[in-house]
Order: sequence, then structure tokens, then C-alpha cells
Amino acid sequence: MGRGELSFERGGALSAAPLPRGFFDRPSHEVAPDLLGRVLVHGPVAVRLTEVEAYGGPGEDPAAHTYRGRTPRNAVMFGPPGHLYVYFTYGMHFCANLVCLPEGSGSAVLLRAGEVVAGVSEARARRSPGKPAASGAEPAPGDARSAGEARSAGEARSAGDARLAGDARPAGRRIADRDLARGPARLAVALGLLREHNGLDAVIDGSPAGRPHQSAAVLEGRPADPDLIRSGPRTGISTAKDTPWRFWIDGDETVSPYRAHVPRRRSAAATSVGEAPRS
DNA sequence: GGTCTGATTGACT
DNA sequence: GTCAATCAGACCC
Repeated sequence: MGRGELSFERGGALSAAPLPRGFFDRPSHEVAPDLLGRVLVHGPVAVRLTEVEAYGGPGEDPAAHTYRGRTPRNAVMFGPPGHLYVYFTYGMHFCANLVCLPEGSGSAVLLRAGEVVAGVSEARARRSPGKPAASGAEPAPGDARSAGEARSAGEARSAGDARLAGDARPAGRRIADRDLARGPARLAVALGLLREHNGLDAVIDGSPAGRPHQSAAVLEGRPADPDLIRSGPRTGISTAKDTPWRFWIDGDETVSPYRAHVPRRRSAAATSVGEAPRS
């Protein structure tokens, strides 16, 4: 596909011009609101971003994964801007970020929600249970296979893998279009982003033909109306709660509901001796 | 090596 | 509204 306008299944005509790497070479709290309305494409699925959160660098932002410095897990965040930082959390979910600032800075923007504008059927298949498409929608050419798909049939899988393969929910319930990528983990599933996509470059340098294996890109899309951009505290974090680095498009139905951080109750197994362990 | 927490989600009451 | 699932990473001893 060339430059200019691209007509997606949903969302109308959007600019298909890729964002340059310089777009991401700015502080994450500046990049974040500018990302609203942009389109992240991975394989056959494209999502127009409607909600994001900015995270700062080491020693700067207590809520950021990089606050305590570089580790193997967060190494991608210290890499060049425009790359995807995909991490595994809660034992079952993946979340995706776009790295900001020059190499070594350690800041990124978490992609929290969006509207699926292309590849709706593929996105729904990934989010839905019991359909062959859950394993058949993936992969786009050049994409790696999901963790679940990478295993042979019948082999035991973790709940996380099962969820990724789309069979963690009772069959028969159709997911509303607005919910396909509403929430960071849902967005990652809809886009088919997994552990192996950590570090994937989302910037197209030069002609796409010169990067035949690149499967992710951020397109100009249709930037959000500045009058509709809202900001507030970030979701689900226990520190730096007052930093208003969550940005969303006001009134957009795909924006996820705000949830404050809920401290985990100590389990019975952890608080008393002799009781049954968790689960 | 042991323990705790987590940038979440879906099921359930 | 509450709660459990699930495991990797970080921290502490």
C-alpha cells in the first residue's frame, strides 16, 4: 500500500503515511497525546489509538518499569525510539508500549485502548473462544506464531497461553466491537502482540519494500481533535498516582474505564500457618 | 532460595 | 461491587 489515504473497514479514511522515528524521539508525556488517533498496524489488524499512558525514565517515574534502572525485562525500553516494548504481566496478559526518547532513556507510552479499524474478524477471532480462526487468523506473513500455537496440539498449556489462543471464555458470546481493543491486554491480543514481538520496530524507515519482514507500523491516521483530548491519573498503579499522564479521547466508546490501584489482600496461606495454599 | 507484587481481566454476587 | 487466576520479575534475607 502506498502513501496517502487508506480506507479502513472502520473509521473511514485515515492517513496511511508512517510516522517517522523522530515522532517518538520526544518525552513520553509529549508523545502520548500525539499518539491519540494514530493507527498501529500489526499484520492484518489495525487499531486507532484512543487511550494511552506515558511512563518516564529511571529515577524519574516511580510507576515506570525502568524506575530502578535497566534489567533484562525492560531492556527494550532503553533501546531506540519507535520500538515495541511488550511485557507479560499478572501471569496471563501482555501489554504493549512504544519506546520514546533516544536510546538509553528508558521511557515509553503504554497503549491502553483503541478502535479496531482493520482486521476486525481477525481481532475478534483472537479475542473469541472456540473458533478455528483463533489459531488461523495469525500469522501475517513474517509474524511469529503465538505461544499457544507454537505448541503441539494436546500439550498442556498455561492459562495464559490458553487465553492467548482464545479458549479461556465460554463459547458463544460475541464481543462488542468497542471491546475488541478496550484495555491494554485486550489491545495486545487483538493486535496479536506477544512476547516474541518485544523489541519489534514500529517505524518504517525508507520504503516499506526495503523492509519486507517488518510487520508493525504506526501510521498518521487521523490525529485526535485537541479539544477532545483529556488527561488524568494513570490506571492501576500504586505509586505516582497524581501524575496526570493518562491521555484519552473524550467521549470515545473504546476508552477503558478508569480503575484505581487495588492493593492485593494477603492470602490466607501467606498470613497463617497450616492453611491450604492458594488455589 | 523464598516471598511478594503487578501498567489486567473475566466471572460471579 | 468482589475475587481469583497465574507467573515473571524484583526484592529481601
